[in-house]
This record gives sequence, C-alpha cells and structure tokens, in this order.
Amino acid sequence: MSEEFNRFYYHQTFPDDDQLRNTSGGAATFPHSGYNTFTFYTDSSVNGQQMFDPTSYVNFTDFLHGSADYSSFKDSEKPAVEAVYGGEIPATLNSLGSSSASEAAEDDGYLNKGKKKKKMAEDGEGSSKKEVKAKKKKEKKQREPRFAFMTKSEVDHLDDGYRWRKYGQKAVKNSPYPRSYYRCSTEKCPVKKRLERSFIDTSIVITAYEGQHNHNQPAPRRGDMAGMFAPPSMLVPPLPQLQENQSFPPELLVQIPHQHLYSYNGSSTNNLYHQPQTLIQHQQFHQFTDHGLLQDIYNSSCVPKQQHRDFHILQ
DNA sequence: CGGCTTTGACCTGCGC
DNA sequence: GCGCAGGTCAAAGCCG
Repeated sequence: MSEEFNRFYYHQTFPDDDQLRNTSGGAATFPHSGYNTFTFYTDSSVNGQQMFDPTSYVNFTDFLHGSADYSSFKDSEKPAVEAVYGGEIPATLNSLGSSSASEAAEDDGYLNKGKKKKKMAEDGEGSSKKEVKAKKKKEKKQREPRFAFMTKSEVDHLDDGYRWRKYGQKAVKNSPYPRSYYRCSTEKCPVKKRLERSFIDTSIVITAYEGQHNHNQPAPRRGDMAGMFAPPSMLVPPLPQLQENQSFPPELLVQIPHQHLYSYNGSSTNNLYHQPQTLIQHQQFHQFTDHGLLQDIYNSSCVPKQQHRDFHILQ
C-alpha cells in the first residue's frame, strides 16, 4: 500500500462467521475474536482517494460505490463487508492542508466570534471581501478524518471514556431526532463527535468522531460512575496483535453485539431494492437510506451523490 | 461555583 | 443573489 493512503483496518465477516481478517496493507489474519463487533464507516481520505491494497482486497472507492469486484474471491469467501476503519493520518496529509494543528483548528471553524471578527479585520484591511473569499476557497479546509459507527442503544450518549461538552444541537432534515454536537472537554483537544438517532430504526444511535485525541482518557471525576456501570458491550476489549506502527484509538473500541451489526452488501448494483446476496443467510434486511450523518460522511468521501448505497442491518 | 446543557443567533457552503 | 441546511457560538440557565 502506498504511503499516500491512510492505513486501514478492514474487518470482514464470512458466511460461517468464524473468520475475521484484518488488514493494513498486507493482510493480517486474526482469529475469531470480539473484534468483529465493530461497525465503522469512515471518510478519512487523501486526495479523495481511499482504498485498500487493490491487489489484496477490493478498492475502497469501489466498495463505497457498490461496484467492488469480488470476482477474485472464492464463493465461500465473498465478504459481507461489515466494518471499515480508517487509521492513521499519513504524513502527506499534513502537507495538503494546514501546517499545524492550531492552524487546522482555525481553518476548521474553531475560531470564536471575537477571533473571527479580528481575523476578518486583519484579512480585510488591505484586501477586498472577494479576495478573502477567494483565498478561503483556495484554502479549502481539510477535514479531520472522521469515523462513524452505529450502535443499538436506547441511550443517546454512550460513555466512551472521554469527557464531552455539548456545544450545539440541530434539527435534522427528514428526521424527528435532533443531531447533537460534542467537543472533547480536554483543553486543546480537537476531537468532536456528533450523535444522532436513526429515524429508520430508532433503536440505532449513529456516532461520528472527528479528529484524534491528543491525550489519554481522563480519570473519571468523583462520583462519575459511567464506566463502572457500563454494560459489557461497552467495555474496551484487549488490543489485537497490531503491528508496532499501527494505532487503534481506544475510543473506537466499542463493542457492538454482533446480532446488531450493520452490513454493507458488497454486490455490484444500483438498485436500492435488489435482493441480498444469498450467501448471507438468516438475515432480515432493512432499507437504510443515507440521510444525516451517513449522508454527510459519504458525501464527503468519494461516493457520487446520485448513487445508491445499500446498507442493511444484520439481525 | 464549576461544569455542563439549552437554545436562538450567527456563519458558511452549496445549489438553484 | 437568495434560500436552505449544516455547523458553531455564546449567553443564560440548570445541577450536583
């Protein structure tokens, strides 16, 4: 895999569900473990490209397009792609955007109003608004890598070990449920997350993380029992045998009961109402349209807007 | 009183 | 240019 691309941890389940593959470039095989309990979708990308080593696995772009070619897979191995996880930000990403985290933060709208006005004044004194606008357009902000996953939960805000401050809430179009915006409470930590409940299946909470924590998990406050009462499904599993230079942010190590996993049916189709692949058995498939977070996630990755994506719930 | 949520206003990007 | 939607700000209020 080229250094240009993010490192990916790629989990796929097989029909008999007794194998789990995890790859970051070269394929590494992990025995069946709790790690097939992730469901991630990511828009972390470099130059709009996002892929696995095409010689080993399907091209990630094709995967998102639903046009991945699985012909090289044996029938028994055709994956019900279950989870995709974007890992480290490659060094080359920094050169594409801002040169420092603080600058990135400013570009990303972290300036408060006072700072914004000040910056406007600084920028605007000698130059016209048009120029400022053009400049801003040129410096199109580079989004932090973002990860999203879906959890079957009655609780909206799942405890992930970090402290969060809610900074906004917005009504979501076509959804009775609002979207909540949180920022990591730790000073200078750029991580944000968004929570919204799926209106397709109201028992599903969609969580999207943006950025990476620059600190360890804070110690629980006095009287903070969240961790102590966290259900087993929320506990952080032991790390797999990842290679030295691989990272796996602990906040993403949230187990989701396997029967609640979402699955992407990797067959090549543009028909939203197509029949699921027969190799995936004993599943009820629900339509999962891409509004809200998912829509945003996929819009900002490489999926054409008019293309259908088929998501299904494994039950 | 500190930390957090709520919520209306504001900013920004995008499509028409 | 306008309107819409997403995202953010910040003052006010709540709570332990």
